[in-house]
Amino acid sequence: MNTPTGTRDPEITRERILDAAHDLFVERGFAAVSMREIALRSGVTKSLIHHHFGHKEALWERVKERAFAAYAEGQEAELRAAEDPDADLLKNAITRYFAFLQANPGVVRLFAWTHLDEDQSCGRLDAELVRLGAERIRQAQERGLFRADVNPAHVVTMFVNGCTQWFEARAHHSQWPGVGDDQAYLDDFLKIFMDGVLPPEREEDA
Amino acid sequence: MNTPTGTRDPEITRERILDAAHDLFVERGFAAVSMREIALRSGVTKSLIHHHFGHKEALWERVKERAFAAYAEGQEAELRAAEDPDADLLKNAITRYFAFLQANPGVVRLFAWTHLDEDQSCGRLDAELVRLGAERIRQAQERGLFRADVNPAHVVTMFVNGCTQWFEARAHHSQWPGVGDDQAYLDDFLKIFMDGVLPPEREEDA
DNA sequence: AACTATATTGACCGGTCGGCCAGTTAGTAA
DNA sequence: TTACTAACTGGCCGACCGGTCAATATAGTT
Repeated sequence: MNTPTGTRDPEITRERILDAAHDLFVERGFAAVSMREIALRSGVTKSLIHHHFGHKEALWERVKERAFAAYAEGQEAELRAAEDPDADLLKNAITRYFAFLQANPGVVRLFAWTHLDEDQSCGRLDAELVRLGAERIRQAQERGLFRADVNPAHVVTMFVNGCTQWFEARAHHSQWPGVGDDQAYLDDFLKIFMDGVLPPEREEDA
Repeated sequence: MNTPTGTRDPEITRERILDAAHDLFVERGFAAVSMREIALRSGVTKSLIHHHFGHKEALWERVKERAFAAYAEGQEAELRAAEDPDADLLKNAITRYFAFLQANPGVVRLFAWTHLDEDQSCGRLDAELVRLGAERIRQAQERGLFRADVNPAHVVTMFVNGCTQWFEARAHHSQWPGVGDDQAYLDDFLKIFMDGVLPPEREEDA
């Protein structure tokens, strides 16, 4: 850290500041990070950060905005790549989402900080994602591939919650007896979840 | 707030301080709360807090310790009250846990702050709870009531995660299209989860 | 070469932070 | 009464906080 840009390009400078701020905020949260630390890490002066972003709060907003935009963009690309909703597609979507969170622990922490702020800015960006995912589920329901008595949006929410909280509370349930590693949990999660969304075989209907 | 104890009972004073610190820490997190605020809210001097608890960090630890102990104690009482593990018992356990988190949003936030700290102290207290719950699941598996091809500890983890994250990310998915209220989510969660843990009807085994 | 716009700096501001400490008050036991 | 202990107070400390501002440096324009 603290490698001055040399260049006088404001775009590059802003990116350097955002990168440093991102890392620090994700690691320790908004309140525990000082502008001086961000300045030091990004190799610019504190005053320059104020020049480019104004207040500390505004910088935090920009950091979140950028991170969530990148997140939503990447997830949407993955989602659109897939076609023809069926059970395997859902299974793959969950597996990929789980792997994404596994590879990007910063995203999980950013969500957690944002939720504690009761900040709703992240929900606006992926609302379209959820809408699209729920639509796919609904199509599968119409074809009789999934049970029709559940809200498609809840199916999406349920698997997102299951994946997110696994990584968010990792330090917590790593202390629980019998809990396995990422892969073992994902396997069991998929067994229960995927069988749970199948249509009931033939018990009663009314 | 700021009603001086009058009494000179250190036990009462400590409780007052812990109560005030609890509320503030849960609401805004460790870094964003000052000793002065805690002093004001609890009606004692800042110096007195240092006298009783030492550093700010030590106070935070005590707050968490006390809250998690109360949590674990309450949950264990609920768990031990129930007998004879079967599907309805699990369903009731989930419903009660969900209702508990709904009624105690502070617990959810406390868990979230603790996870972000990567603090493992909360996991030690409820490890016994999870062990007990997993044991019940295992018994149900042996009786053929639940599928036997999943780790019982994962069954517990999965429903805890599903409930916790629902409340933690409430502000987030309240912005998602089609997502319903607490009861609607719980209903769908139970449908999928409870059917998912049943033994597979008769498809293939090997 | 002069001018302009802005990126960038360093010094500085009032305020708040966590923590310390000398002193006061009030119970308690000899 | 006296002596001791611990609860409790108010004032102070140096460090650090976010933010401002006047001055400087540099790239681009005329």
